[in-house]
Amino acid sequence: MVPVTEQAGTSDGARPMRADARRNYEKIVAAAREVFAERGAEGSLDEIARRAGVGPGTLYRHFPTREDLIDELMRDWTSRVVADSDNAVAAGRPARETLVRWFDDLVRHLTLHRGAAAKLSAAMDDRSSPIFRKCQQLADANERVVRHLAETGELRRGVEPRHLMRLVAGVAVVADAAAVTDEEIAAMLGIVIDGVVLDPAPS
Amino acid sequence: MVPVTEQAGTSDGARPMRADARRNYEKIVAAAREVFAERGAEGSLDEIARRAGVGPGTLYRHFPTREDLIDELMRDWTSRVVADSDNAVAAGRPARETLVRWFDDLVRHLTLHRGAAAKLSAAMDDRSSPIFRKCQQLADANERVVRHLAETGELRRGVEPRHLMRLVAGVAVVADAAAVTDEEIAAMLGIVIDGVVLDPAPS
DNA sequence: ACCTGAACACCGTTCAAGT
DNA sequence: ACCTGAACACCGTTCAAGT
Repeated sequence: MVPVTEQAGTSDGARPMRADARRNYEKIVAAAREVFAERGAEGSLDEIARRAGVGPGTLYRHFPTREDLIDELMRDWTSRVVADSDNAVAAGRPARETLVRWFDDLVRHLTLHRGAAAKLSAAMDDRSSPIFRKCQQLADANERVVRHLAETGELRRGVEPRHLMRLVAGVAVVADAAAVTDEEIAAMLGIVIDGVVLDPAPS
Repeated sequence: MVPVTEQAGTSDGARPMRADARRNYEKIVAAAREVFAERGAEGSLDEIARRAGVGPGTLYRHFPTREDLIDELMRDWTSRVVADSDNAVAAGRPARETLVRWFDDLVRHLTLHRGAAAKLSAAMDDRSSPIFRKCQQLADANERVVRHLAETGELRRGVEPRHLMRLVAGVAVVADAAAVTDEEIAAMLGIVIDGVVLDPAPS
């Protein structure tokens, strides 16, 4: 099955862009990476166009909505996260250990840009969002990990992968606040893990 | 102990406002209630001033920041939530049942206005925020409930009230998405509760 | 002491005019 | 086919002028 629907990237199935368009496209993406890194996922689009050295109209031509731009920036790490989930399953570690690593991975990626977790979390329920597909990929990756662990009988019955995904997204959103430390994030995820793993907690 | 620091309300310790100022103040609050109910906590301040029939400067005179306005709107229910926490402790129910009620209360209030949970969650770490005090009140209420249950020995050791507060705030933030049902919220809170309560879950 | 409303800066979005 | 940049609407914020 060939992914015909993916488009607008740099080298996949779509009809190639004109040279100048392609150059602008890449300058916009680079500028967006900068601005989002500095200001978060709500950074000014004007500022991005300015730094890319293009008119605002050019940005809109390539990325009709802010989400389309975020979607492009998510490309890199979405596939990385999916790969991580495969490894998590393949490693065959105990449920608790597997979840600690997997959730930590997930939160780390979701908090790469401030505000991104909130956007992702909202798009999970919005089929019309340009990043819905990416959300699905993440949710699917999570579902594979959780279902795998459920099959080994190490999880409580009735645990829905979807609820775990949302919970972890919630942790990522509150983790966006500057004052939340890695230890606190780990502690919060620990509570969630204790809530779904069957074996009694070490402490 | 008299709460001397509370101000800007309608009838407490502060020097009374001039009649016209007072009228405007109340018109602004009423308009804000409307707009926030319709558009969430990021609703337009211009729109609020317009509906209140005052100039934008008047709104700024009474509420220098958006948070100050939110703070005023939170007045009602903050005290209600605190009272709920007192009842939760006094009722002396089993830990699981107590937490189910308490967390449900908390999330229900935090999601009253869209976007409010996110603001609250951010302000928890920001002493300079006008709503920091209210956040503290909520966090304190939660701490009383959790500490009480911890003393009865029904909770796992090492559970920090602060982490639970953040987790519940996270649930509230993701619950802001329209598509999240009450059942899903209950399920997510259920996982968190399973993560902190000692007795084996019914299922 | 309080209010008004004009003014400014900034942003998202559109579109006619260009090449 | 693609780009530019002016134009518009909207918003938050400030402040001089009024009463």
